[in-house]
Amino acid sequence: MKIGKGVEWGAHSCALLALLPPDATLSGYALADFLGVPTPYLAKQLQALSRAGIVMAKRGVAGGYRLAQQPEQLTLWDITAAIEGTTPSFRCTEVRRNGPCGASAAECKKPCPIAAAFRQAEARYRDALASVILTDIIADVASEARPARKKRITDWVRRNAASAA
Amino acid sequence: MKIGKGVEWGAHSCALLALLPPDATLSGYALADFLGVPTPYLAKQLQALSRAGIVMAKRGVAGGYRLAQQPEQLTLWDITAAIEGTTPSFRCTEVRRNGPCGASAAECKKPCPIAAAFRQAEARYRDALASVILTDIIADVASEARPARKKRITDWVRRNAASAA
DNA sequence: TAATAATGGATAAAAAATATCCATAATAGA
DNA sequence: TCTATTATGGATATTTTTTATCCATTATTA
Repeated sequence: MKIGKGVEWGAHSCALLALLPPDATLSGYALADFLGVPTPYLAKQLQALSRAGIVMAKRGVAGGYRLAQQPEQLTLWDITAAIEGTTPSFRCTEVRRNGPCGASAAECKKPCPIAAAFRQAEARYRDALASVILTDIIADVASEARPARKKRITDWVRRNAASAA
Repeated sequence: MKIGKGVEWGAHSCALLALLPPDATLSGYALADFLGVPTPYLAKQLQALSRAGIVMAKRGVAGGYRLAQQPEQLTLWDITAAIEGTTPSFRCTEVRRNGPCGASAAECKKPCPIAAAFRQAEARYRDALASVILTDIIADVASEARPARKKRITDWVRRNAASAA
């Protein structure tokens, strides 16, 4: 069971975008530079966030990305779902239909108990991620406990953000 | 996020082995036949279960596999962990160390809040699977509600099991 | 000794994740 | 209107993981 690194990048991107002044944007290049990850591949993840309505993309000169939602509304599950998709991790191949004692279709009306258990487990996983809002994440970075780092970041954002007319 | 099909096969294998009379075994070939899956690849999954102490393997004539634990003691998490391993699905690459505002080692003493959230979520996932015992799974197959199927299966097991001397 | 059955290692094929590139479309400013 | 800029979507390449097979070895029983 593995989660692609796009999710990590997407979460960090959203955390950074949350620090932007209203109506300002950061370009895909600037985000990739800040995170230290390959630009074109991060662009793919940002596209997914854009399609999901998590970030707003603006093309052209002084374009870029900004959050499309309030940080209190945006959960870690939203970001994960947008980038990883929502297909269940456990893929039931209906093994019980196979072999010399294979069950008939009628005998398989109820879902396989193994698949049902995994569905439950994934629901708990999803619930846990959905209980984490972006604010919880940026609290760490923007915390007053680390004023030096906070200043470095907000300064960088100010220098690299593009402002709408 | 994906789970290999070995987990599904392993769970079904354990469920079937739970129906064996005491001290009887089923060979890898018989199990693969029953489940309708490729024998050599299932063998790999059974090896993992054997190494984890979930099933007992006996070589040689009249050898095969049987459960090494009581069905009430064995959880779906045990089987999943044995076959998929226990490496976390979210791999934190410490993105915060990167880029023009990369954090120093000292600033990263606390785990990244994103990674921490995923660790929590995985713990909930694990808890959910650990709350399902093998008995819950075989209840479906062996249920009195499906006497015809139950008889087919127990008859097949009787025909294909090898008994210890 | 012969037959049987799991083990571990090596290897191969298929699928998915990771990563890049480019042509196109949209936007702002000159 | 022209140009520079920036995101988009598609195509493609590379690497890693998953899936699968095979074989020589070891253990066991009759």
